[in-house]
Amino acid sequence: MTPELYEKWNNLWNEKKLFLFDGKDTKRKLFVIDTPPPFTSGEMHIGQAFWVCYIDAIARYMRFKGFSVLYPQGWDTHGFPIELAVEKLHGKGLPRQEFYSKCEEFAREKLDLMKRQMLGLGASFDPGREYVTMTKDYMRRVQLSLIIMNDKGMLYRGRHPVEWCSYCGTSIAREETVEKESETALNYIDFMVDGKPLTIATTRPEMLHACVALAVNPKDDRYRGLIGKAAITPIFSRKVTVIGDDSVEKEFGTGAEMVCTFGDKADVTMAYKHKLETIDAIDESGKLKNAGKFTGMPVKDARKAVIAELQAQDNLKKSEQTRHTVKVHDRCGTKIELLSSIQWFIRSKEFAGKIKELANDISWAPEFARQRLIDWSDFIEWDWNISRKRVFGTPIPFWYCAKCGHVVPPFEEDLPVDPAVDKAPAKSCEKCGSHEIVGERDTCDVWVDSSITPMVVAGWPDDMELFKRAFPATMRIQGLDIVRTWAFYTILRCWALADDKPWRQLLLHGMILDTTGKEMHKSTGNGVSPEELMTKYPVDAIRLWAALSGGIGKDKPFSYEEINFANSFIVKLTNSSKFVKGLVAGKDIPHDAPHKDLGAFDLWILDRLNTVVGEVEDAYERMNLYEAMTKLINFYWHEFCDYYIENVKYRVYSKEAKDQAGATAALYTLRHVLLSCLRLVAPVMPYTAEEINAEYSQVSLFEGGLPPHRPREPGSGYIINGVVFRSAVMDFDYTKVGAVLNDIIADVRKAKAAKRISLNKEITSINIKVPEEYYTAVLASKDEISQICKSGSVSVSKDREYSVTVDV
RNA sequence: GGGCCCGUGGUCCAGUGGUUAAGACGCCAGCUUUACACGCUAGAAACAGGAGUUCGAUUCUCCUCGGGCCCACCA
Repeated sequence: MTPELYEKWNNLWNEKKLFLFDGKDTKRKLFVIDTPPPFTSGEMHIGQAFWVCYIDAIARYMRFKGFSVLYPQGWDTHGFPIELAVEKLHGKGLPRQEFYSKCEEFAREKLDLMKRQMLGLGASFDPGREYVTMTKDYMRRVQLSLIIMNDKGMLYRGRHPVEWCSYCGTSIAREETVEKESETALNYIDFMVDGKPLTIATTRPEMLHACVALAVNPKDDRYRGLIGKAAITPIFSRKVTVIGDDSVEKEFGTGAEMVCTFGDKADVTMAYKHKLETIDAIDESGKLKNAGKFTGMPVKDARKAVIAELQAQDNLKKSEQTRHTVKVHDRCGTKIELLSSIQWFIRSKEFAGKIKELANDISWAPEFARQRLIDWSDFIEWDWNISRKRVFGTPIPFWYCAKCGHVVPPFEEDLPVDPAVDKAPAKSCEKCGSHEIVGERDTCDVWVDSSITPMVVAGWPDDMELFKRAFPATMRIQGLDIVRTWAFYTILRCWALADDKPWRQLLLHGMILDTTGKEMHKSTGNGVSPEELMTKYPVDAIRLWAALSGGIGKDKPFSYEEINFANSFIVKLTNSSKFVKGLVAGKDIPHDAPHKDLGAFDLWILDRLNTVVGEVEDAYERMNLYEAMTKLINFYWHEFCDYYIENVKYRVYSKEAKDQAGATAALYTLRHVLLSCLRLVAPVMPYTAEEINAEYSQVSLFEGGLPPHRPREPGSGYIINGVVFRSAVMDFDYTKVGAVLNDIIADVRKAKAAKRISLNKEITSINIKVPEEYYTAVLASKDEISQICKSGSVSVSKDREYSVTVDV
């Protein structure tokens, strides 16, 4: 299919406004889809191509079913990676406004690129329903959502240890960290307890100044007696207490450790648990604080200096190399420090129960994904830190009193605001009267932006009429890998704002891995780019590949063999349709089935079609595109093409007048099966289906619906070649008769193959023995068998065992 | 250490308390058959291992082994 054809059908669909959502249409039932807004930092990747194809097929199917489908597409534009990219392009140090504009420009450029690529895959989202997180309109909604949450007391500003990246100069959330293994020294240091030395082991001697306790395991006989006693820190000579804590492992180091604020998270936990005092150890630029003569030293330098000092004082017993993992910032690779600072938080820990409740009210596919969210909810330790010391983000829309910390929200009509530059909405603090009202300079974590998408797509807060109908969304599709972030935060925020679950159904997809089953990474260069696939394969082949990529929620290696297979089905469909078209062209074929002229094979394939329509629809209903397409392909290729078409060729080629009724019946059936199958594949392969359909109809496939599926009526009797059968008498139906007849033909083919003669070759006779119940039906189809198998004579007799013999 | 998922022909991937365990890629043997050799016909080839529940297990339970993901810890 040429690019012009894609253009042609896209234009037609656009002209007819087939994919636009009409919010005023209250007659049809709504189907609302919440799709992931891709992060606009580069090209579309294969995983995105996968879900775009997948969800688009579902959207098209639902339109077929008569739903009014609200299928928008958004773009997640804010974020640190774009700031990094812009810094790379334009250097550091641009003024805030200019820097923001450059980021905007960059994001817009990538957004346009990705949108082109998505549309290139045939995505049928409604362009009028697009949202972009960096627009004023979107930020207004985000800010409003925060004001509401603040009013509800779900937002607070507080001092709290946060994971901090000193390179980026910002706090980050737990999910922005990755683990990295590295080599470091484990140092054995002496503390004095009761005038005797107690050796502890630490990898962070530079934290010594913030040491607030020593900890040992209370079950450790060596140290049990020391619990509660005072210890003196070396260098700083601070008096600290020895505490007992189960988290201390007897086997590690010496079995004794120092507790600092905040060396690592275990320290924080212990500090809370044992109500220890805290000492700010490190400042925001990664330099030591409150550390006497070491104050102001970067961590690395301080480590050396402290070690040197300990050595000088003969307090360093030994130092051994060890491997350990540290948390680093996923964007820049800098080691994360914990430090206490003033941040904005959304209360989440206390709502874990509510989130679990909502999660149980949502249907999850696959079901096991629900457990991931529940596990995560159970593990929340801290509230959600939403402030980022970045520029390219939605400003946190608050001012606060520098004296008492009272939060001053903006007026709703002023949104969006940027408190970093805008004038405060109040001159003085209503709580303490202070005139020092300060605008917040921090921006929001990007998940704050994206955690209200189901509300935004439903029109919140402007079109509340629509919102009432379109929220909760019918479904969201998203990656299994971001359940604990996007899904979690969306459930939390939508519940806080709208008091409901965000969607009725969640469809979680896995990752597309490389051909060897490993994750695709830019650094390893094992990626497969959709752009490249699109130059090699028709769009429909990529879409069919996505549909055939196995069960939902499973990771799947990418495979060229599979996309080749998808492509070969498109070729098969195209070729077979050409064949049918060539036969029916210029013929007068009835619109309705010519019942009295239908032969056993016609009835068989029509019966099978009826069954397959039901099965495929059922699979679509369950969003199981794999099953839908597998069933359809097997039917179309191996039953319709390989058997039916071959079986009726002799009829449609016949020039004799007496055969014309049978020929017409066959042509009717050929056309009917083809056109029905087109409707079944159209959601997945819209271009191919539309192109073929256009040869028969002026009306777009997407203006119509699915082919009708009629439940079979038992006991109504059957007519084959003028012979009437009743199912009450014989336990069979068209499908069973067809299967027997096809078996006979297959056996003749086998016999020919065994004798190494061409299938086309005339043979003398076929002798068929069939059990009683099939005798009449087979006998009635004698002539057809003879013609199809090119046999001089066919004899049919009853026997207990079925058998076919052939005389050449 | 905790949790979750998965082990089906050489490869990928369906499926089921009773099936001749589907299909695709690959392989082997044939076939110019008036749509298609990106085709057609035929063929070889699989339920990780063990125990249990059951009349019957590939399917349910447990264990072992193997693979993956997530979380926690790593002073």
